[in-house]
Amino acid sequence: MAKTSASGTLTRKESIRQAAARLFRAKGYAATGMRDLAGEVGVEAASLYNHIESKSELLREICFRIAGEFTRQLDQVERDPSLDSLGRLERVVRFHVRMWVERPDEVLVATNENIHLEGDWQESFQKERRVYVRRLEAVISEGIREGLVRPVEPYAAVLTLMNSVRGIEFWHRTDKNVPAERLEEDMVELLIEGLRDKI
Amino acid sequence: MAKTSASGTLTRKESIRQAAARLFRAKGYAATGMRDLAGEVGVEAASLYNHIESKSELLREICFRIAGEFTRQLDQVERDPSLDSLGRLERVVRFHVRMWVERPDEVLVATNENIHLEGDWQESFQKERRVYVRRLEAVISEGIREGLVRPVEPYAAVLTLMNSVRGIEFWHRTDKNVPAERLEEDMVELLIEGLRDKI
DNA sequence: CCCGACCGCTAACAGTCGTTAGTTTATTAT
DNA sequence: ATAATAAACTAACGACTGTTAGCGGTCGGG
Repeated sequence: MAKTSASGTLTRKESIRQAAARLFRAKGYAATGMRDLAGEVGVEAASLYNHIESKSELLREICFRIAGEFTRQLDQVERDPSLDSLGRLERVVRFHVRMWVERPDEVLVATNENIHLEGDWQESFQKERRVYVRRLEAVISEGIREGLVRPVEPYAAVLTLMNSVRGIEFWHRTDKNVPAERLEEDMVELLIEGLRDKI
Repeated sequence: MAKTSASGTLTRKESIRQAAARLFRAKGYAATGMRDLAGEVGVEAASLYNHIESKSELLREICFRIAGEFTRQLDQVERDPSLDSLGRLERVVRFHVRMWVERPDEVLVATNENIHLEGDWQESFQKERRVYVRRLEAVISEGIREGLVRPVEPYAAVLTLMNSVRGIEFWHRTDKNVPAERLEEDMVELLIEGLRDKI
């Protein structure tokens, strides 16, 4: 049988990962049973083990794949010489919004369920997150030095930036009246220009 | 024995609730066992049932107590005639920051673990949240009409306001270098005035 | 045409879950 | 001091957990 099945269809393992992300998001990692997951895939629980090693492997793969994508994107933005620090921050915010809009299952699992990673994996995940935060702090500090960014505690600004987009979770659950593009534009505008209307 | 034990000490039930909030936050509701909780309280698991009805009752009480406090505070802010809409929003943001700073366990459980509320309780919790969002949207719409608030989609603004403070969770976990007051001032300033430094 | 790999199945494991029953200890009021 | 009550304990329940063993069928490649 073809291993990686080109064109459209996914590997069996990849479709299991997707179902896992959906369930981990909806019910939480600990409350999701292998029998639930199997049902979603259309198979018996034991059959999953022909494709995966364990439940925790699924969580690990979801978390680290997402972490890697955020890190890689920050690499790009940091290197781009056409951007000033405020432009870099805007790009980062837009990337966060798009990830939350387009891939809510994986992003939410990586954000909320990483506490269930086992021992060393949890440590290394949180370390990767801390490094990401530090790098963003550096961008903000540079912006402050240049007079482009309001002089606030960089750490406070990073926390605000990274978390403000988490509301998109609720947008997915209820109101899609507001289109994704409007959401992105408004969130970027709010974070960069603020709530107050400057005449 | 005194039922409500005045002065300083807590009811047994209240101390169980506190331990539950701490554990539910740290390990998640589903991954927290009654034996874990009992150990934290210093008692056998079965003994807990002399004070509580069930595990789910604990979650319910934590979630609805917090929801009630947010709702009550919004009542107050809405009624205060000395505030314009931007002032109301500032007060709301400050309240959110303080709740996340001072009572992280309960607030985080109410925010993250409410999906484990049973049936009707979950519905009514999420309904209360939606009502809260609508009322905040109304404040923002009014601010836009008056020209005080930047004309954005009110829903997008509410999501941003309510979620930006969630970063405080990580502040608790790692860096207390930045003092709480600075965190509050900077988050308020960022949300109201924006990242961009206006000369 | 058959071999082996892939992948589904059933059955079962050891452990943990929330919770109940029944009993004993500690504390308080009379 | 004694009766009453609150709250701890031990033991156990049935259900459910992630995972393994082993069997059977269904393919593509030789």
